[in-house]
Amino acid sequence: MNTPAATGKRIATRETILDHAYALACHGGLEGLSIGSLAADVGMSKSGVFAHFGSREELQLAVLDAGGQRFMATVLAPALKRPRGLPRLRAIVANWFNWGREFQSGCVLLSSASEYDGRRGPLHDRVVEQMAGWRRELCKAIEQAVAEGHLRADTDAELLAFEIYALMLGLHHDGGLFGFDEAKRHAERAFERLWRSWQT
Amino acid sequence: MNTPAATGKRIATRETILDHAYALACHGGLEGLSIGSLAADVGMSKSGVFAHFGSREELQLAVLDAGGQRFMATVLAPALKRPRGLPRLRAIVANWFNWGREFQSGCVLLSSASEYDGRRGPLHDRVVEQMAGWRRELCKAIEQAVAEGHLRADTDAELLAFEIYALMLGLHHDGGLFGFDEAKRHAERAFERLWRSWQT
DNA sequence: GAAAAGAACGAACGATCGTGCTATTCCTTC
DNA sequence: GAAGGAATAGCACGATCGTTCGTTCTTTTC
Repeated sequence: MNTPAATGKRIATRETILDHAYALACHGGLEGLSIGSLAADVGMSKSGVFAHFGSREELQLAVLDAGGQRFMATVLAPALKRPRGLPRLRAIVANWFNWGREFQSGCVLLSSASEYDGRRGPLHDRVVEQMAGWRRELCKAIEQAVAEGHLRADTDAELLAFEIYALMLGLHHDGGLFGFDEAKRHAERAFERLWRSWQT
Repeated sequence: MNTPAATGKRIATRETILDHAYALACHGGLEGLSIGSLAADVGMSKSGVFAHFGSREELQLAVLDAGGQRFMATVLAPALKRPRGLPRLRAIVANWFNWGREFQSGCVLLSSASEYDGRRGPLHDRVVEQMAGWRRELCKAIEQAVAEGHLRADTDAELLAFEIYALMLGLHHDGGLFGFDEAKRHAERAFERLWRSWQT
């Protein structure tokens, strides 16, 4: 093996640490994540945790990646089993709703977007990269729906993607502040109106 | 006077401090605001700044209030001079756009919404209070537009307020990550579609 | 079983955090 | 100009921050 340290142990504990780090970051954001509290949460020493990442920033990047991975696995992957077009698009949104309910206390990806949108550095770049990637996936699903004839031929994919994203932001925002159920009701009705406005 | 300390000096420096604190919080959020860096920014000692508020939390609350006040003065107040109904509603949105451009680096009110939506305490309560208040103002303007006959009689004010708010969230989000101009183009077109969908 | 490698610990570093205290400076009022 | 009170500075505190370093414990390899 070219990676002699791939005994599994290191990777396993790293995964455990990331699990806890992800959960903590859901509440306090990536900026609120401290190595000390993380170590206490995992049940390890600060230096033990630290050694796995080399720096706090590297830890934050790892958490960000883990978040993106989970998001894709939860929201996008199951939807790819649905037929292309509007069904898949609706499945994406439905999964996204569930993602929102599960992480009512806060989504790392969204909170990091507002944490790093005004700064520079690796974290900012990673966030932008991630968000742009997700937006591209959304656009792709939309364009397929147009190709399938489910949406109007003159549909502006980027614009619809923006509108979808905005509604999800509204869901998270209102869900966190005013309660998820009421927010969900609003968002669901808004989505129905949105589909109708773009449908053939 | 029942407030003997109303010489003006205290109030003036407090206002100066709040100016700087507000600017700092726009970048780093309310959680990232520290008394030490704030004091250095203002050109005062830590204890000098501290004495004006008594605690960090009190300072954060003051910044939050200042933000809300400025938002209302920038976005709502000028729009109240426009005739009720759709013109006023559009003016609100237009002013909101300008608010977004001015604070491209981040809006205290929005960032604090995602910072405190999952926690408890006075800051959370204040944020919810503020957001609920603004939503109520939005609803009022919408209901007036319905009463004026500018919007459909069966308009759901809360739902439309949610949709408006979501689009503004999208504008801030995309503006911060991908550049304000492109985000503005998307948001403007989305708003036109939104007005049309509710118009009589 | 000895030796080498890997993983986690424990203590300490300098810095910064929020928050008290006690001086000192500034301003107002007589 | 003196007196008194308000406003700010200075200093110190305990805690926590990210990080470094040397040691110890565990696992693999021969």
